Amino acid sequence: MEKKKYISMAVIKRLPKYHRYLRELLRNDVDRISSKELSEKIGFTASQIRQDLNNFGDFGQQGYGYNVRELYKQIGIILGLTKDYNTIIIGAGNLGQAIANYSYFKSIGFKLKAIFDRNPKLVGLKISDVEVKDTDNLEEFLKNNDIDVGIICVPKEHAQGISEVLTSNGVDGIWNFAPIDLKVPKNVIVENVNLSESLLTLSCRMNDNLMGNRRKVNAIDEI
Amino acid sequence: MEKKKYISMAVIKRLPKYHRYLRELLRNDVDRISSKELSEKIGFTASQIRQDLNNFGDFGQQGYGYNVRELYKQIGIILGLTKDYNTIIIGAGNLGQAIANYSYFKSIGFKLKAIFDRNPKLVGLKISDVEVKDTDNLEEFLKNNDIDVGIICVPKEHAQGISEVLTSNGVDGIWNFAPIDLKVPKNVIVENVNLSESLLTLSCRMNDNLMGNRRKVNAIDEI
DNA sequence: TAGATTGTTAATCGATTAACAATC
DNA sequence: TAGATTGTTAATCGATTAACAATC
Repeated sequence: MEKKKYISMAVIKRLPKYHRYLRELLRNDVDRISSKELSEKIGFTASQIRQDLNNFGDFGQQGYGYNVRELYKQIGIILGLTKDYNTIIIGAGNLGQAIANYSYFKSIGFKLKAIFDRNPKLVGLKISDVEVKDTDNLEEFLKNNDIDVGIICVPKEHAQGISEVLTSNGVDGIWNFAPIDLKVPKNVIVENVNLSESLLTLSCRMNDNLMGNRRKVNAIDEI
Repeated sequence: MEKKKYISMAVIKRLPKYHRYLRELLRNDVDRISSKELSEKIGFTASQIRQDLNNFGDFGQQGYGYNVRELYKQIGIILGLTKDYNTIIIGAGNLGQAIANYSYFKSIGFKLKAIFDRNPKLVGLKISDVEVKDTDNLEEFLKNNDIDVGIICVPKEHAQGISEVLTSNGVDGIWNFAPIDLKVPKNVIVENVNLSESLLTLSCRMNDNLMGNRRKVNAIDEI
């Protein structure tokens, strides 16, 4: 007999937040927490917290709550933090450099193996101890190294092409910063960070708010 | 008589994508499009597209479809692109600089008025034609200038403090890159770009996928 | 034991999809 | 007019919340 549970994207998207709040609790030497207390901190309902955590097994104990250290560890495992990912960045512009220097990213197991750029002025530079290579050598590099994740920081015109080079050479995760919807084989995971969309959302919500009705729009004016 | 419609966050989050695909169509001189054709490009169902667009008024025409130029313009208005926002960046590290140099951001009406940083080595530098000022002068600057939006690119320890200075001096939109949930007055709109959460989501989804079951988890092993 | 709090089922809410009459 | 396609209502699906028996 076999029991499988589908984990919905809604739940997956909440896990990093649980992880962050639990780390905070650990840092403050909190040993245990109830769904109710966690609810007050994190802003999800206690009911939702119990539902979410129950997707993964029984972490809690009736009458007691959850053991913070244990729960933090388990969510870390679910998030894949026990694994390392060999990672490269393609595009060494401002954003690529910012990400290369972003230390959290290394701390959770993303090992930066190389950075690529087309610009001859950047090739040869060291960013965060990693040398910038010419994008012409990307395919060869992928064939000789076991790379798991590619971070796409190139202009949108080149993003689809780069993603094809990546996915046809064994990369199965893409962190995509180009404002475009990549077409990839279905076994490849793409996580988008779309700054344009985020900014437009801010603009829309501010506007909406300024109309005096948060999330409300006058479809027809008062007669 | 008055008719009001609440626009759900689910709809708002899709609007930037409509905007992007419509711009693409315009660039390719497409005059009109049906919900069915748009569905094939954008990946939402035709039914959802019609539902979404209908929140804002009747843009379509039976038997014809939607006028691309008109629809693009209207969605631009809903997204607030007809307005300008006086904007400042706080934190001139890698990320702050990347954003300052991000031209799209200017093109949709976010006017960069100043950049602030605590680091004396950065103060006085020009980034994207805008001078970096000392964060000590932030409050005074806000009192003398009508700033709508603050972009927070400081380390998470300082983010809440900065957000309080911003919101108590008239800023009503925050684009927050610090990996923390800001507490703000309820009339203030916060749009988060949480790179840590995005990366953990990637890691989680890859892991999930690697178990052979996309979005499926073995809760109990086969007996 | 009594009190607390989970795990889990049932109820509710909201978002997506289907269907089709209205109409261009 | 006939064909196409919207606008909109109804049906379905999925996610969130409520409730409470199980149990630590």
